[in-house]
Amino acid sequence: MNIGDVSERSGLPAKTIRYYEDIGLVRPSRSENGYREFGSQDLHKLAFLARARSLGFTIEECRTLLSLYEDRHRSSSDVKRLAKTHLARIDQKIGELQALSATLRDLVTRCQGDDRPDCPIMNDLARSGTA
Amino acid sequence: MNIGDVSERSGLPAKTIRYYEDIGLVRPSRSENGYREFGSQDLHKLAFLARARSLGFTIEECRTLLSLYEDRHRSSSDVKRLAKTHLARIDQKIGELQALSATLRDLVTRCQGDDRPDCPIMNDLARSGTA
DNA sequence: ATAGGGCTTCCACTTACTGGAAGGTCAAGA
DNA sequence: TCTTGACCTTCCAGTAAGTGGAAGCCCTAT
Repeated sequence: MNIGDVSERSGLPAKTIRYYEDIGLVRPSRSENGYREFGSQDLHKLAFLARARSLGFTIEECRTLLSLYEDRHRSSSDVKRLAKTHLARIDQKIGELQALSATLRDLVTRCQGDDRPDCPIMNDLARSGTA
Repeated sequence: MNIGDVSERSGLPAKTIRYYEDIGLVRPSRSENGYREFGSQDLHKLAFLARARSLGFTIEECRTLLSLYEDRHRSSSDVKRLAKTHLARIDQKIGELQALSATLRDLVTRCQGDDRPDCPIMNDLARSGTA
């Protein structure tokens, strides 16, 4: 398969696949004409990566996940630990964003939004104290 | 005030303040020795920026907010629109992360986390279909 | 005089790609 | 056969918003 095929089948842009080769996540062979030649193993790997990335794992985590994936003697505890760490990070981020959202929602609600300059949002931004 | 002073008072790292000067958010004057010289106006701006950034506004949004801040004839509706857009972006992000969190939580719950290789997380990542 | 801390500039690095330029390859149609 | 267009190749640069570090002034206190 050429890069266009695996791109379509994996859902990853060709650019991204080349990038993944650059950083050593996949190692397609080359045809005589210099084109990358992907086997079904490669396609599988790329689909794996696409899914892992869509779940928000970083590239480095994907690298680890891939190596666990290819390790017949892996322990599921290793996989679980990685996923739990990632989950905690996501939940932390959600919490931060929810706090931001609440603050902003309050400010937006209180702002009249008319042609006068007076504005609680500006007042908040300009306040001297910390928060 | 030297950069160290405004750094401490605004809560922004000196490096960040220099960066803000680079991109034209502040324009401190210079002392004879070449040191940046910040006035209280500058400090105020930097505190404003620190607060706006902590609320998650992008640098470009901060630039707009600053210009609105300095515009005596601004309409609060302009400020409100900006904040609403930003809020929508945040809420969208929260939604995405919550979906991720739910999926991951489910997978993590179902994974035994022992020394055997069998693992629902891996199965999910390796599944062929899309989702 | 020298040691320290603060200041300066400049360059590189971060994440995970993405866009674009310049050019080789291949299959199909005129 | 030539050409056109869709592929493919590499390489360079840019994204957001800083951060880290090196090399080298400046200033104050001992």
